[in-house]
Amino acid sequence: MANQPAPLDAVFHSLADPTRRAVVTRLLQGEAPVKQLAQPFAIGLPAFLKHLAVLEGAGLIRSEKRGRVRTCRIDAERLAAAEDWLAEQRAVWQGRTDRLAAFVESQTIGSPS
Amino acid sequence: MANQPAPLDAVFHSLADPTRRAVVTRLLQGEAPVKQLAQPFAIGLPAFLKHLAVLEGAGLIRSEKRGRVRTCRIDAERLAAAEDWLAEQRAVWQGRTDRLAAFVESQTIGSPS
DNA sequence: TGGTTGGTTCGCCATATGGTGAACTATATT
DNA sequence: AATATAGTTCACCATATGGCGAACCAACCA
Repeated sequence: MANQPAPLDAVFHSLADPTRRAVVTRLLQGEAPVKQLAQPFAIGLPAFLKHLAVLEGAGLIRSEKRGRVRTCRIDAERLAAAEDWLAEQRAVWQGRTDRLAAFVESQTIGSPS
Repeated sequence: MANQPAPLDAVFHSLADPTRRAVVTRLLQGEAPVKQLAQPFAIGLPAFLKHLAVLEGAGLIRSEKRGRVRTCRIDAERLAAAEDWLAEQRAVWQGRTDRLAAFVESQTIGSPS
C-alpha cells in the first residue's frame, strides 16, 4: 500500500552508512550534542556534519541549537516508514512460506476484548 | 544484538534506489528473466544490469543462466537482516515512547473518552 | 546459414559521496 | 579582554554511482 519513493530513497541511503546507523542507534538512547555524537568516530567534524546533514535531510533526526551547542534527537517516523516498507515485502515473501495469514490477522484486528 | 555492519551497508544501499526496490518487489511475486525485469524501466540494459549486480552483490537476489536467459529470484534472508535491524531500533524507541506515553498517561488520567 | 534475441562488456561522462585541512563565527569561560 | 570551545563554511580531492551508446558473444529460430 504505502509507496512513497523519494522519502524511502533518502532514509535507506542514510542507513547505508555504518557511521550514520551508529548515530541513529546512539540517538535512540536520547538526545546528544554534535561533538558528543562525533567523538566515537575517527573522522573530522566537517565530514561528520555531512553525515548529520544527510540524516536530517532524510528526516531521521532533528536538531536545535541552543547557545553554541547543537543538540540532535531522533525523529522515528521515517525509521518506521522504512520498517513498514520492509514489513510489506516480508508479508509477501513470508506469505509464500506461510505466515501471511498471521500478518494479515495482526493488521486487521477487528474484535479483541 | 545483531551488529553486522558490512552486509547491512550493501543491503540498505541497494534499497536506496527506487528501481532496485521495484525489482525486489517484483521478484517477490516470483522469479523472472532479466529482460522482463528491465522492461518497466526507462533505462538501458547496461544500466539495469548494474542495478542487478548491486542487488546480487548485496545478496538480495540470486540469478542463474539457462540457455541465453538469466533468471533472477529473491533471496530474502538479507532483506530479513535489514528488517531485523530496524525492528531492533524500533524496540528501543518504542520502549522509550511507550514508557513516556505511560508516564504522560499516568499524569493525565482523569478525563478520557 | 543467416538473422534475431538476450545478455554482456567496454569506454565514456556527469554528478554525488565521503573525506581532508584551513579559515571563520559565535558563544562560553577565566 | 583574552582564550578556549562548538560549530560552521570553504575549497579541494579521490572514488563511487548511474547513466549512455556501441560493439560483442552466444543461443535460439527460420
